[in-house]
Amino acid sequence: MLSKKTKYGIKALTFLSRREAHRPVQISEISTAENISHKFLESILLTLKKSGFLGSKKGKGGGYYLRKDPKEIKMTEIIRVLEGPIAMVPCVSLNFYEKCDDCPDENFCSVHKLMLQVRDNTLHVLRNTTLADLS
Amino acid sequence: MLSKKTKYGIKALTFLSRREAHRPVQISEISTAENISHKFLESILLTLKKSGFLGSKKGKGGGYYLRKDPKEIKMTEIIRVLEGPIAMVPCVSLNFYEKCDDCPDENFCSVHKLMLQVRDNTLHVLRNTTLADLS
DNA sequence: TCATACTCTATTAATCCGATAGGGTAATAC
DNA sequence: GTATTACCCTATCGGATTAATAGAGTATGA
Repeated sequence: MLSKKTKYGIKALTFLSRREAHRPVQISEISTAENISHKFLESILLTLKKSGFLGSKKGKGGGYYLRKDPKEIKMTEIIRVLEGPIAMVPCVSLNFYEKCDDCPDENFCSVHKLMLQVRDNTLHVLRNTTLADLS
Repeated sequence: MLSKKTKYGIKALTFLSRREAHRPVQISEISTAENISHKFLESILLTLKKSGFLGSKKGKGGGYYLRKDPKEIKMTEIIRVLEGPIAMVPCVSLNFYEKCDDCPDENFCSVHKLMLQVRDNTLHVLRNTTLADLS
């Protein structure tokens, strides 16, 4: 299940991508338009800023703006920052790999085999979809 | 993230599918072989029984056994029973649909658009994989 | 210099997950 | 029959995570 954090993050990024580039948009405007708690969105945008997707400008007339071309932002990047692993099981995760406690050998694990396929298909979608495709 | 319930359930079903059909296997044997808590597995097998995947036999020499041919059991069915929705967002779920609180119109929601594609790809895998494929 | 808006830390309520405990009941072998 | 085996059911619990809130601090620009 996708967390609201990720959900809101994608919505906010989409919102920004429809705006004039590098023109700051206030948190309040986004939170009102997309029905997101102001404070919660605040923390999400902060994360996205630290990850390099967004820039910010303080003071009057300030706000957040996209730092990259929406065409250059793959959904995999966004989701990994906000949600964490894309795989449904740590043992098939590319960026967040972890061995299972049970399971002596992954090569003979039915769950591993299945989730590997699911991951590949999900990755295929997320890698080939950019923020621009969702606008 | 896949719950342990589902993970264990799939492992147990795979274990049973490798055994002679209709020959009861004790919970203890499965839990030992697959490193699963006995009691927890018990509740999972009970669910699978109520859903029609498994049959059980009480008393000495009893246990659980598969009621269907592994080739006839699609992964979608198993996961829907143990995990619930396959979709990552309720608004794109086929069997567990729910409207989002925010989001006035799904057709203009970027998250909806993206997760619809993810769901389609995931479903494709899970529908075309049977228990027999994982044995 | 004041208002604005970002930045950061801490706390909270609610929910879910994995696991455990213990007793009850039905069926089978002997 | 009766003891054993193993299914069946309910209740509970700690811990983790999530979504949200509160409040104070800081930088910026008009």
